Amino acid sequence: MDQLYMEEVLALEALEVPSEASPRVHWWTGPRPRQPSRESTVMDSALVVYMNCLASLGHLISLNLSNNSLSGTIPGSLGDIPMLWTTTNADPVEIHALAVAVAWPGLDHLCQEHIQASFGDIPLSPPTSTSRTRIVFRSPSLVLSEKLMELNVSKFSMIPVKRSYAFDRMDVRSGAHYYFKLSYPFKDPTLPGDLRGAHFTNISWCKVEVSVDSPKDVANISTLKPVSEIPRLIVASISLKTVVNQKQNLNEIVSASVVFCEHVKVDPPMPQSEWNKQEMLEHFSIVRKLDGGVYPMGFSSEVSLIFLRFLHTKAMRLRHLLIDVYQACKVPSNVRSRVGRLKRSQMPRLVGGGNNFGGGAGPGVMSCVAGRLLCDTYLSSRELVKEVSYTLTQLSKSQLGKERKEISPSEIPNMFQTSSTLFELIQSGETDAWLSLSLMFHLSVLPLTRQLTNINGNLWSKTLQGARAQRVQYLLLHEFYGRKYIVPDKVSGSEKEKDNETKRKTAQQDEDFEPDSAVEAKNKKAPAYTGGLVLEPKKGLYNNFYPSIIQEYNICFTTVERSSDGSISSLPNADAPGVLPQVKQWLKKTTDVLKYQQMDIQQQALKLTANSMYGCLGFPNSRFYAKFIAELITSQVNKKHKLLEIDLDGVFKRMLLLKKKKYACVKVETSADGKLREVNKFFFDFQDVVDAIHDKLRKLQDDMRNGRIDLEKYVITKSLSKLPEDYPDSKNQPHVQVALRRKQECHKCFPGDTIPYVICCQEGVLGVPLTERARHPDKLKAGGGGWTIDVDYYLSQQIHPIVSRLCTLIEGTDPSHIADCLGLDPSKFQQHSVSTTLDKEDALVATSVLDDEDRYNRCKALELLCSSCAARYPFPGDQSEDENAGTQSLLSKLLVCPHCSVGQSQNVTAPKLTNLEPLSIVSPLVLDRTAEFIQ
DNA sequence: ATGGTAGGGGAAGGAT
DNA sequence: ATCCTTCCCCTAC
Repeated sequence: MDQLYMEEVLALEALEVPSEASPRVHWWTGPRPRQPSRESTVMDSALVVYMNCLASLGHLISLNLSNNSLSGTIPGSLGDIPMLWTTTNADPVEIHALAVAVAWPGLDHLCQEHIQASFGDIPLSPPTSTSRTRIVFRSPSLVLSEKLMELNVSKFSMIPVKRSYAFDRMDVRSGAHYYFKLSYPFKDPTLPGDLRGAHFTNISWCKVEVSVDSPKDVANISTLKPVSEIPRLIVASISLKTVVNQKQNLNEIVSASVVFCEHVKVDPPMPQSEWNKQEMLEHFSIVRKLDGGVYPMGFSSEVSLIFLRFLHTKAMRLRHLLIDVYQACKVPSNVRSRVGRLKRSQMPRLVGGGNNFGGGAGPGVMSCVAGRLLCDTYLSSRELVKEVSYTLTQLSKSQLGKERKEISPSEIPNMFQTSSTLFELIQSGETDAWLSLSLMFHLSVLPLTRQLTNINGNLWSKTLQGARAQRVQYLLLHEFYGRKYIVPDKVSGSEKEKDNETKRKTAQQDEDFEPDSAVEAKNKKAPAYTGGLVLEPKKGLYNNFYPSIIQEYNICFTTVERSSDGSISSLPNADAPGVLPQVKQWLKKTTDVLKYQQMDIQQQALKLTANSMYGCLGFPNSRFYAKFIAELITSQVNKKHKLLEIDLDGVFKRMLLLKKKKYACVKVETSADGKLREVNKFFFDFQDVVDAIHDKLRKLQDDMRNGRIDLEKYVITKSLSKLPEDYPDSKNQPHVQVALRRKQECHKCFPGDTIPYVICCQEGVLGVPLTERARHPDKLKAGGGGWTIDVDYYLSQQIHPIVSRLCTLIEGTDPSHIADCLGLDPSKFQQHSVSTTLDKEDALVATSVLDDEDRYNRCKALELLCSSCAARYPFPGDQSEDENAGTQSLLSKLLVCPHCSVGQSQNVTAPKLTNLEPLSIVSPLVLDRTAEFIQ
């Protein structure tokens, strides 16, 4: 059985070597290598160190040390300069720059400069046209050899290679240069990080984790053994039920249900009809007694039946997994080493993966399932679909169209009382496992993550865990490695901190230190760079609106020059085709349905990758952190903003723009049959829509007051960004209050969870703050204890403001009218419509709805009269991009007369600027334009 | 520990 | 009472 087990694992792991287009190896480049730990079983790995040869000649010398005499060239700005070298067998090497003097008399100086640049402090005797220039130096390789000997490195190899560099270390030159690639056994001591000699610096570490001689030896599995099909997987979906042990305040598992499915195809995706069949699925559950309890009457026979099925199942292998899961929660010391498949002396810490978003499995749990893929459908769903809440109940409903019956955790102990309720509990467990499994198939999690893994060249299990920054990191590592670049070092967390600390210290000494560390810790850290500018929309209703498409720039580490002074870099002009368009091409060409599905998955995977690429450039913990590129991207987009109207996915038939990032639209999509269909329809027909709106609102009010509206419709959801206890001002947050109350009732709450609540009131009780009137919908379902839905709150706070905003542009209605329809006091909503005439009111609304350009385009430009030379000149307007400049200094800068260059006195300026606005409001032209907008 | 910033909107609480 | 700032969440890109 062990063998079978291993084969399965091998098949799984073989899959992790990306196939098809680009065979890749997993070069794990870790932190500075340490001594191998005792538990490590690294056998034949090597350290590879790139030494930055300050002399590009170095490699030639090291290659030809055995020769006595040879020729070479020094690359120079006027072409390569030939040199004649003679060497003796012993170091130091002598170089005679004979040919230089002979062939290019007069260029000695140039040559000398070059040599000095290359060799630094090497003493040069002044060249003359007759005598030979004699350079004596010790080759970097020999110096390095000595250092290695000192460090007791037993054996090593050193090969000169050409590598490029394009990252953030300023002491490593950009572009292609020669380096020594030094390899030595892993068991030997680590080279000091600051190792350097006269002609070299230590620049990069890699640890090779694979025990092969060269990554080039690793081939695509299909080239070794032709496989017609990707191996099939066995998928086990597990659902656990837990109770809270009050004494120890721990969750204890009381039952586990498993649904498993053999022969799962990864690619192409499997439709439900293919996997949801008797011969594909097996299921079983195990249940234990509660502490101090017994099984209910009549249950033991059922239990043994279930166990019989369990034991007779073909897939005994699953038992291991099950033991893992069980042990993962409650571990007697004698079975520790059976947890997972790694030999270990200590129980791993089985904490969740941090407090973020339900976390998923932490490192301890992952080590228990090492070698198996762990697909957390919660995490997958978070990544792949947009939902308001990611509970299994919600996902089942929205994604699968299945209702899931929830069992409150407090009920679980009671369900052990009778055999029928206990059976119900078990059934619910198996249903949950099945739902999870369905979800995995429905979202094509396996095909999609496999594609992502192939694209990025990381480990499949990591893809399943999320780790989006790591995916981008691996993608870039492979790309740059393939192009013979030296990749940036991986800096461990502690090293980074140390780095930051020293930086902070020096910053404190040098300049007036900003206490930004304290600010950073407290607030959500301030943005590190300026993002994209969002333009004010031209508000109104648009028909047949076609968005322009965002322009793509060819921006890359390799094409963008680093700027040392922190200014924005300039745009590249080289071009290399992007990956995404290429795949879209493939997709277009593919007609065959099956192939289309596969390509569609691949396309989705590429989209996911492309979307997160930009984000990772601005992520300080990313190995490829490149603020200067992220900045460049946003700055360029801002500069060209005149060309960008809006960036939306899709074509819109009709669209209502209200504010920045606030719009409603009728979106048109091409469906599979090639026809256009409308989705996300918002109805804005202005002809007779006003009455319809009013009628609808009146009916809505009636329904609400008479309890004809589903409780579901009142539910407000908000998610937790941290643990409910961690909120400093929890009393101000309704959802936090609800979460805290729920937690007392044994419900689990984690950051990222969505908390649903409704706003309630008590008969005759007024003045209770909003936050204390929030209740979980389940509470109301269960009776509510005198609390009922606060209909007035929903009418006045949730419906009225929103409807009023949407109707700003619709003639024939206004906030007070809407309030009337909702049964609210219209006078309370009239403040905004107090005005003398209807026309003026409209003008006010309409003007505020236009952007500056339209608003003022019929106004005469402001003319200024120079108080010094009496010349008239137009007010230049604010063209400054520096928003930090104070208004005063800005104005004085702008108000300099072009004729005599004398600044105007400041007290003239303010009233003239504010005069602009009233002028524009009374302009009849603006009114006309407004009318056009509405029609 | 493990993409980003810009922006809207709700609610509370302090300053005026 | 009425701003204004602050925090939080959510969403668009």
